[in-house]
Amino acid sequence: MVRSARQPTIVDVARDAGVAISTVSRYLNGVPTRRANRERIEIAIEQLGFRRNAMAAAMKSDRSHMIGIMAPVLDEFHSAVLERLATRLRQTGRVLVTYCHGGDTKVMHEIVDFISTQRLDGLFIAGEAPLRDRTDDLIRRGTPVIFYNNELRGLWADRVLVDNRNASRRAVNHLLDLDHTRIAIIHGSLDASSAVDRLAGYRDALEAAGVPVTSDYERDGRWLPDGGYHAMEQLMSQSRPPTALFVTNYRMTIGALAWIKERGLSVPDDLSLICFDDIEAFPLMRPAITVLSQPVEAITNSLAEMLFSRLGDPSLPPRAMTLECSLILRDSTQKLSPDAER
Amino acid sequence: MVRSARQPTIVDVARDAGVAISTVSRYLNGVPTRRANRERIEIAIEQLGFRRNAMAAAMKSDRSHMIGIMAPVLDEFHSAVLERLATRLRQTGRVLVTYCHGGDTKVMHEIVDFISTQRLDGLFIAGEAPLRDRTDDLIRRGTPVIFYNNELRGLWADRVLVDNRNASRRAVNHLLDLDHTRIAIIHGSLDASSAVDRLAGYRDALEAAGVPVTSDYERDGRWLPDGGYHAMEQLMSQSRPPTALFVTNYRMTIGALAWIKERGLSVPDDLSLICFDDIEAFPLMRPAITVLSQPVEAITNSLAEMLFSRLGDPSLPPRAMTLECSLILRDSTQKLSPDAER
DNA sequence: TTGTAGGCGTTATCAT
DNA sequence: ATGATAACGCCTACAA
Repeated sequence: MVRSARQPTIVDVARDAGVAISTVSRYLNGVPTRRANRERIEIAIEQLGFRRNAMAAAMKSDRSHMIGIMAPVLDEFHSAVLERLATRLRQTGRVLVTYCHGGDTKVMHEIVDFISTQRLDGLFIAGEAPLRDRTDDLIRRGTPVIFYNNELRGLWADRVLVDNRNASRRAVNHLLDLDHTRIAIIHGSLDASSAVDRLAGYRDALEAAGVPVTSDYERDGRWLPDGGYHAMEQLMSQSRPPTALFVTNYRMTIGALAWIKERGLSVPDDLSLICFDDIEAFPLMRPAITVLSQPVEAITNSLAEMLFSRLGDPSLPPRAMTLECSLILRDSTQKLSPDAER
Repeated sequence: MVRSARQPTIVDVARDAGVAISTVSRYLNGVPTRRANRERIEIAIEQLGFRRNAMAAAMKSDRSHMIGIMAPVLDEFHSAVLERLATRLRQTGRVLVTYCHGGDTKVMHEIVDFISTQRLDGLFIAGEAPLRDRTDDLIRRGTPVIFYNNELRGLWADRVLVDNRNASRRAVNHLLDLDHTRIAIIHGSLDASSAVDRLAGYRDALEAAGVPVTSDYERDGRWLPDGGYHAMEQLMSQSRPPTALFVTNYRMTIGALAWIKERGLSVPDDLSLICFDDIEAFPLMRPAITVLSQPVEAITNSLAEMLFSRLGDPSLPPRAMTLECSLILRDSTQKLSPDAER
């Protein structure tokens, strides 16, 4: 099973079919062709087992039909986006190339360098602060870049985001409605706009309700399970621990739940919990977790549409699309019991 | 921000640096170059913002440095594999292209056709029965294909698998050790070797223990949450429902748990549960779910190594690598209570 | 070590 | 609608 000597080319097809190379090329690209020729070409292709070489076509036409996506990790959110994008793009004859940087700045830079070598037709990026400069370079070179999840403020580029601030406000308002006032937040790394916005929404809600905002109730969980776990430890060891908790992604929630389980705390009796992102397992937990769910489907569709329209007209001014999250009430939040120390 | 007129090429660099094109090419490929030339080339590259065009290089050298991966969906398992592979491949200057078929035969075929156009250097495939013929064609064309997750029996190709049969045997033995005899299985679609093997391991264990194997306790959940849910419904509505349950992937487990939650059944009091695949949330459920965990890291490493060695020597005979799963005991299984109807 | 020239498989531009 | 032919950007003999 040795690599076959050479794959048949369009030249072989032309010769076999007794037509010109350009006729074959046109046939392959769907340009109308005289019927007799078309049939002979089809036979030749079939016999030779010819498959057009996408790379040669790409080189000539300066369109690789490859789209990249760059994410820190493939967690449930990013892989859901990835799966849908891959499917959608394939339907348009494009291919999705995946890059993961694991949050490492050096790797991010390497990847951008790598990418500019690749001549992708477009790129989706989950925005990360260290990406600002390099990305700018990519864009200037002419690669359409579309950001999602986080925006790089001030960067003149397309983006699809959720209204993190408003969603967080709603989550915290829900807790306030249940009479909680000692509400803590475990937020992500503040170099991400989504972390900043979610924190801002949390503060908005407290301020609007006249509840004092204090750093005692704000902890950075760096988006990671481990960070969520440690944040819990610190939050709950205070003299006046929170009675309610807002965790701004699902991975930190995993960590927080691990801590809760370890200490035998009861949710929602001891602590009301609400978190950002919904995953399949959350409705099945005891208690089922109340969440802010991101509209993954809509995000993906918007990303795809935005890409297509930019591919169609590169001179379009950058557009921002903002989508709303939905608050899904389940069993992890409850009214503050009246006898709780206020 | 219009697409720049033209990207600088190796020719521009050569002109600017005052050296020959081939000198630049050699420099780019790490061939020793006279120092003075090297410096001038570096300056020219810097000034022009030159980036070598990977596609032109690929076409010339007949190596695209692109590796594909084809999976039905990006669930926790496949996306974990994907993430690690993408990282590992990037370290060797390669790129990972993702294809998802959602289990649709027609789409699978389209993708294989699509792929043979792409001139990938290699391809990882989560084996699926309908892929047999088309894949064979790809392999014969010279694309190294490495299967994982499911094997296509009789296909002469590399593969990395886990010992599904043995793992399942251990899971069921664990239940038998706890005195269960009415042990049910929810298995995946039997056109997948992993489903067949897991079912076989289940039967092995029962037979070895002298427990009768009955189709009353075997249900097909088609790998899906929904399938798990309905399988539960059927299994538990029997006159002698099982006292223990083995679910052969995590998605069907999700469905089974949904049914359990809905009916207010208690695990492990009413039903012991063990399942294939571990996910972040399982240790946090109440009860924490006992699982067979797949060695994702080892699987990925093996896939990568197998690819590299095949790239190095295409004439190598196909190899199969089989890895063991680990049984992680948590709280979802317990000894059958003596008063339970036997 | 360096330069020259031909070719990889396609598309695009011309006439025809 | 078709055919001949010049690119596309890079690599690689081969000769210097």
